[in-house]
Amino acid sequence: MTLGPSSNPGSRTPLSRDRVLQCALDLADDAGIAALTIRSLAQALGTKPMSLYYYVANKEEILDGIVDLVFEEVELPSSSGPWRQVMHHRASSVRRTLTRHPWSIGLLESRSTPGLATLRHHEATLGILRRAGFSVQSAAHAYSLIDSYIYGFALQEAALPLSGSGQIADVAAPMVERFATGEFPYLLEIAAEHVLKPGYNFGDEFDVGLELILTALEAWITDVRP
Amino acid sequence: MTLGPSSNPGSRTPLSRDRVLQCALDLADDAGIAALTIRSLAQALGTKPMSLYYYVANKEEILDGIVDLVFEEVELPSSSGPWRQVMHHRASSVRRTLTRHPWSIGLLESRSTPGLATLRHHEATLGILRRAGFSVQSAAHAYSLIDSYIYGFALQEAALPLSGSGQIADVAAPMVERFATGEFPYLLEIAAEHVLKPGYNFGDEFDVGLELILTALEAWITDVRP
DNA sequence: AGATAGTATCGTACATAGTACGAATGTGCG
DNA sequence: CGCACATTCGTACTATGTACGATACTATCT
Repeated sequence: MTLGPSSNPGSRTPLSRDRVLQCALDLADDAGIAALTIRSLAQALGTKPMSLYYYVANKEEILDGIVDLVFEEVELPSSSGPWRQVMHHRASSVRRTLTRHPWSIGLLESRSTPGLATLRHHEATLGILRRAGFSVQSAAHAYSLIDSYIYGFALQEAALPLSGSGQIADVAAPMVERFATGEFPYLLEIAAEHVLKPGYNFGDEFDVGLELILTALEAWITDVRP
Repeated sequence: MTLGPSSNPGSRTPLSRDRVLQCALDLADDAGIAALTIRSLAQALGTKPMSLYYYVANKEEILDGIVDLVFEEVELPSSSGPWRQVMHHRASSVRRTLTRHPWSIGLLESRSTPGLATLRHHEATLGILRRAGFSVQSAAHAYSLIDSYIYGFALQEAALPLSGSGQIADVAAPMVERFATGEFPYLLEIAAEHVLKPGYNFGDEFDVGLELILTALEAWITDVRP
C-alpha cells in the first residue's frame, strides 16, 4: 500500500514553482550560491531531484527566477515626494537588498532577460526622474549613473571579506605588515588613518558618494512645470 | 623508446604556471568562463588534465590568477599630469579592460584576496588623489565612489546582451511591442526617444557620468601646496 | 657508468553535478 | 470501471574537479 501525499499527515505542502524558487533563494542565502544544487534543493524541499523539473526547465531558470525574486524585494519608489529623498531611499533599498543576497550581484552579469519585477522597478524609477524635470536624455544618463554606482558599490562590498565593521581589520592588518617594506605608502596611510580606525565601516561610504551624485545631478533639471 | 619533450620537435613549449594562466585567460575570453574547465584547458595546452596540478593547487587558484592577469592589463596611471585627466584616463582603461573580459566582473564578487597587480594599481591611483590635494578621508571616499561607478557600469554593460551599437535594438524592439499595452510608458519613452535612436551606444554614457563625478569631486580638494 | 633524488607528466578512478528518459503513481471525469 | 491527465521519481548517462600513485625524464653524486 502506498500513501498519497494528502493522506500522509507528515508530508509537505505540495510542490509549486513558487515554492521551488523561494526555497532556492533561502538556500542560496543560507549556504551560498555554490551550495544551491538541484540535489540539495530537492532535499530541502523534501522531494527528489527530478521532481523539480516539472516546474522549471533547468537550473538556469531557477537562477533567473531567484534574481527576479531579489528585485521583488526592493521597495518600489514612492511616486510622490521630493525626488532627491525618493531616489536616496530607493538607492538604499537596492543596496540593502543586494547586500542581503550578495550572490545575486555575480549572477547579474550572466543573466540578461529582466523579469517583471525588474521592469516595474525601472518604470517607477524613471517616472521619478522624469516628473522631477529631467529630460528623457538626462533621465537616461542619471539612471545609468546612479545604478552604476549602486551596483558597483554592492559589488565591492560583496568582494570584501565581511563587510561588518570588525572583520575588516582582520584582513587589513596583515597587509599593513606586508606594507612595512615601504612599497605601498599610500595604501598604508589609508589603512592606518582611515580603514583601521575603530568604528570604520565600508558601507558607510555609500551615502557620501550617493549624496555627491544626487547633488551634482540637480543641475541637470530643467524645470518644465509652468 | 620514449621521446623526451626536447627531443620531440613537435612538442610544445614546456608548461609553466604563467602559460597555464595565460591560456586560461584566452580560453575564458574566447569561449566564455563556463567553457574554462580543467580538461579543456589541458587540451588547449596540449597536455592532460592532471598535469596542470603541478603548477596550481586547484581551479580556484586559476580563477584568482586570471583575475589578477586582468588587472595587470590596466594601465598604471601616470604619476604626473592634471589629476582629472589622469583619473579619467585610468577609469577608461579599467572599463575597457573589464569590457574586454566581461566574465571577470562576475568573478570579482567571489574572490577577495587581491593580487600584486591589483595592489600596485590601488597604490598608484591613491597617489594621484593624495597629491592632487585630497585628504586621506576624501581620497578614500573619492576612490570608493569612482571605482563603484566603473565596476557598476561595466557590470551593467556585461549584463547587456551585446553592447555593440546595433544589437541593442534587437532586445529593445520586442520590449517596445510588449509595452504597447501602456503598462510601461516611461520605459517606452526612453526606448523610443533615446535607446533606439540610431547610433546609440550604452558605452557612450560612461563619460557623461564620469565627468559629472570628477567635477563634483573637485570641490573636495583642499589645496595643501604652499 | 650506475645509483639516487628530485622534477614534471599523466593514467585511473571516484564523488558530485545537471538532466534525459520513461516508469510509477495519483486524480478526476466519462 | 476505464482512460487521460498531472505529478513524482528511479535509473542512468555525461561532464566536472581532483585524490592517489605510477611513470619517465634530469641532474647530481659516487
